[in-house]
Amino acid sequence: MTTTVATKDRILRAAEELFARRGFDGSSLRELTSAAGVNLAAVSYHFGCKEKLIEKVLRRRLDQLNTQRMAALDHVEGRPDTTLEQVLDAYIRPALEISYDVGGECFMRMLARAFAERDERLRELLSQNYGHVMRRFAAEFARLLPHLDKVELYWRMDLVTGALTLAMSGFGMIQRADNVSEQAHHEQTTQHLIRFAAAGLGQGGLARHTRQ
Amino acid sequence: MTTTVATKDRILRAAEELFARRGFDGSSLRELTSAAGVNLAAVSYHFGCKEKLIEKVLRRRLDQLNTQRMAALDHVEGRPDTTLEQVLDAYIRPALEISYDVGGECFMRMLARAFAERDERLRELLSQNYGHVMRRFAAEFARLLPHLDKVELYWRMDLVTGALTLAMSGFGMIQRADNVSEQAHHEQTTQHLIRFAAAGLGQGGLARHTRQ
DNA sequence: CGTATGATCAAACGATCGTTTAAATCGCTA
DNA sequence: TAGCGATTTAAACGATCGTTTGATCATACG
Repeated sequence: MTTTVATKDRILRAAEELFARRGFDGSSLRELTSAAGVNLAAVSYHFGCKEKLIEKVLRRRLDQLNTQRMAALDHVEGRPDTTLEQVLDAYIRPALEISYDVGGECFMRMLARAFAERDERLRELLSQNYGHVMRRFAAEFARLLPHLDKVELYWRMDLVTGALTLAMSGFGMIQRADNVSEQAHHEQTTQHLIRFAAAGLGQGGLARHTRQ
Repeated sequence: MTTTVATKDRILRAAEELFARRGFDGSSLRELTSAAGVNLAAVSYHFGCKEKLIEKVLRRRLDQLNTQRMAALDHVEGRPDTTLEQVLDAYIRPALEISYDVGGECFMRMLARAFAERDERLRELLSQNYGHVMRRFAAEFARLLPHLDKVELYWRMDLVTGALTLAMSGFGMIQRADNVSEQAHHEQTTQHLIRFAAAGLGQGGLARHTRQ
């Protein structure tokens, strides 16, 4: 039993890393199982087939991401004094935390790649399982940005999400300076992203501005 | 001779479409040549190998994109009355025009994928074709946004580029209403993107604002 | 201890991959 | 029209792919 969990987990970890580096089609089960230190047949045995493994890898992190986003949104949703930056914080911070997690940047690269490839597996998985989260955020953004019509809002959310996903996949250049702690750098990055997203989302309107 | 050109062009066209839909690794030469209506061996004969074909497909559009961006930048670069929106126009409009071209959206999807790509060869191709153009734009942005330090500027340019690339790859793109012409819709989209980019790039500073 | 059960293993399966080969065919000039 | 280089073709190559198989190992229970 404990052996089973160890094998499955080693496969998932190696898959996350390899999929991010080579893509789904570019990763062979032989290279994957070799990196994980397990037998080739272990993937079929524990996950059924390669396609099911891909889904499992995606779903594991997406569940974590959406759970944390919903929890964060719970604290600000519908309140009269909620600011745009607070909602964006609930949207961005959980994603950034995942990207800082072990293997998390691999997942974010995988996600960015799947976005760019318009991967059908991901699109279906996203819309089927996580659509309600995006709708909650959209409703909250709409409440705070009443001057935007629905189409305009959704469009800007797509732009913001695309920018953030690519940013968190690590293609960006920003690096932590030696004189700031890792913790402080994470917080700086979060604030950078929030301000960027707030500017892009709310631009053109009379949106209330934050004090920072 | 004319037969050669026709065959090579049919391969390039089919490749652009298939690569965008299935990815590089997910596209087989058999499916590709079948869609192009040419013999399987034609790829090896005209391009050498699959990798060379990929490079050719990328390079064809990148040359066009960068030529047009440079030409547009020539008209505003270094002038005392240049606005941020004008520079962004030179940056965004050529890309949008390509995305509206036949097969252009496919190329943009390939480009978006290349952003998330870890493959060093693809990244080198991009930096070779993009590098000097991006530096020219960066210098011009820096001139118009003197309150931003270099790191901050590059960071925001990455975010903007990521958002635009994904947007132009058609992921969740805004739809044209029935009562506006295609031409007008393109212009509206261009202005939307420029305003979004300007807000993200210049936010937080005392950047001069456009008259709309 | 004997044996069921789940997990791992080496080996092989058929399918498909990118690439190569050599013959057939085309377009053109002498 | 004969000849020749350029192009296209069908067929095959070896390699690698995802998946399956049946034997072997480990462990828990009567």
